[in-house]
Amino acid sequence: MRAARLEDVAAAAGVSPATVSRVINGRPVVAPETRERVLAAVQRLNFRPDSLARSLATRRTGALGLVIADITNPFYPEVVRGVEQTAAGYDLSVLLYDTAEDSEREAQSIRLLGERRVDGVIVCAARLPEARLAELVRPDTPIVLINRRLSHLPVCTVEVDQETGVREALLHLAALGHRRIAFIGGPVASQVQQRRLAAFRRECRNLGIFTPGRWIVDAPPTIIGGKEAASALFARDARPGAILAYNDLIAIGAAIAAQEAGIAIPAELSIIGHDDIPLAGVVHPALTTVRQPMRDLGVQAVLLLQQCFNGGAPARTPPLIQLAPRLIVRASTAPAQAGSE
Amino acid sequence: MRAARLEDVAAAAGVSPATVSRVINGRPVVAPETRERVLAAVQRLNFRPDSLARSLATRRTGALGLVIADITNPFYPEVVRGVEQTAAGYDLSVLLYDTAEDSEREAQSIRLLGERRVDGVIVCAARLPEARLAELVRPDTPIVLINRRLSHLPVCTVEVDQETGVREALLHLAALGHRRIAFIGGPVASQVQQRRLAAFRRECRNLGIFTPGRWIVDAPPTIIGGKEAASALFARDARPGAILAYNDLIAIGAAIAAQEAGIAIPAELSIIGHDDIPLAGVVHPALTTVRQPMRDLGVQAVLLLQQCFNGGAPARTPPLIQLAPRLIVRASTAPAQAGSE
DNA sequence: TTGAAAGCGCTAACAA
DNA sequence: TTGTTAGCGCTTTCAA
Repeated sequence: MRAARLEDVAAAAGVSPATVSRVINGRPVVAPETRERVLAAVQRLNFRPDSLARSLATRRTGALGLVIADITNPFYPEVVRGVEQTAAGYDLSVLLYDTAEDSEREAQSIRLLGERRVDGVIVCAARLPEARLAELVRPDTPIVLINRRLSHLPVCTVEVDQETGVREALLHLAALGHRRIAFIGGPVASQVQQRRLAAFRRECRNLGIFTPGRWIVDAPPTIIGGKEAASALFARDARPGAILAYNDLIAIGAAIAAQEAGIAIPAELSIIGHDDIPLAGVVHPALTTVRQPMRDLGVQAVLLLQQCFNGGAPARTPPLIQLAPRLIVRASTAPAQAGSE
Repeated sequence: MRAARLEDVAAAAGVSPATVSRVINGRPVVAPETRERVLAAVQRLNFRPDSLARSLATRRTGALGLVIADITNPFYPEVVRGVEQTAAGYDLSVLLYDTAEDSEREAQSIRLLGERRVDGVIVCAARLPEARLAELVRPDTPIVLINRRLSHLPVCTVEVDQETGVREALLHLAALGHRRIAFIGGPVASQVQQRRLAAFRRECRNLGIFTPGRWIVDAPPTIIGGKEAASALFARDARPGAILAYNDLIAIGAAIAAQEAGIAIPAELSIIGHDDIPLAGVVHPALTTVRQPMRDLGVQAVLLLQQCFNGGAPARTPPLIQLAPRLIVRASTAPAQAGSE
């Protein structure tokens, strides 16, 4: 038996399709008695409106596209959770595209999303080239970027104030007496990376800390990446007394490398990460890190999109929401070794 | 300027809408010269077919629903990755619903997904009551369950052979001389939990190992859950020499509890988890665990769905795919303490 | 308060 | 090889 259509309900209730439509959409102009009859028929036939047909008629799909870089990196599930939860509150479903930090998959995602109609798109994938973003969606579909601003297109952004995060991390290290600080960055193309690196350089200068170029490196944002980058760092003659890492995975990798090299943390080496993924509080020693409000990034992105839907058309200068990071001090940082300076 | 429709392209190319449709869908019967003309018009007008209209006409949406229990539990991102990647290969998009292990959100997800048309649904959420699954989708939409069989509805299942996993874990412990083994289970309603627990009991019996009821407990499948359950276990007079945990998060929580109680791992207590989430290899000591082929669960689920699409209608006894787990021995297991028996 | 009818943009018989 | 036409199932004027 095929699924009941609106027309079937109308026939069963002895009214017109238009009236059924009014009832199921909660239009107020229907006579209570008629409404009852329709509702009864809906029940009886187990009628469920076809979202496709509805969308075709209303030009709303009730779906959001969410493009992320790597679902297996614990940063992203938190963002997804924020997006999904908030979207559900507005009766929106989420189409997830995971580019897997891979340009092949990325192109595939873009094509798939581009062919599909969605009410809005949230992009949290640093590698995605700006030119590609335009192809991503129909021109009238609003886009919100997470942790990334765009120079040409007028799109909204939700981001974390990276400069503040880096500054607090460095002030913490400086207060502990550290003056030999290395920076292990992440994906060089990412704006987050660029801002953190620039902030690192600037704040070091402000603090009168000299950082040789060989102490500023970058790595894939994974545990392995951090481990290898840190090993290379330790192999050199002059070893840093502290490391600021692009994310917690790199920081944890660095901690593992230190352990293998017989370097005690935090006694001989302090390490600070970024993100505060759940893992950060669990590893040994627990990681000091610059917490990013990951879930809130997702929440705010949906709220912004929601504004766009409600005619809050992106002005000449579209909204930019900035969230604050917070330094979480745990056990991976300690006073600099006496005489190491 | 509104987006071009198929009709506009037809007019521009001087052909009928049907011909344009044939061209953009790669139907072979179009004259090469006509095709060129149409393609040119498509380019010129920057035409992109409207997926909604197409879906309404073809009754295919090119979308999959994926319901998972908790995206912040590292088990699920791997499943999602497997699903998403494989789906993309078939030009399918993935609608993600995260029930957040919460019945409120679960009901919401079900409603949202139920109103939406998808080509198929994959459910990887143990708590979801069987009765609810029926409401989940239109009756003609194929469903694949991950790690769960159904008694009434004829739905396909992809699962891991839990019995083998538990047996290998216990044989490993037995070979190390352990005879005082506790089991910290997960969500009691989950079939995975039930199967693991039954297997635990059966294998212990086979091995001649007596396990008092107070050594069989359960906990929320989180680090905190494991920590608290283990603490309670340690508070008792007779302490187990080994723990088999429902998942790695619980196992890690138990390890933390042990550490806080001054119990050395693996010297005084061996711990085995389930899953082999990335975290498992990183914590200290690295966790011995029964690896679940998480990504492959997702991959196989999509392949199964794909079969259903191709008329591989679920037979009276719908397909059941079983994947094998594998014991990964790391540093959290060691020979039983002499004299502890 | 309700109904009739014209779409929404595309596909798929069937006919030519 | 191409065109005509009738939907796909719902919404929304407009008129009654």
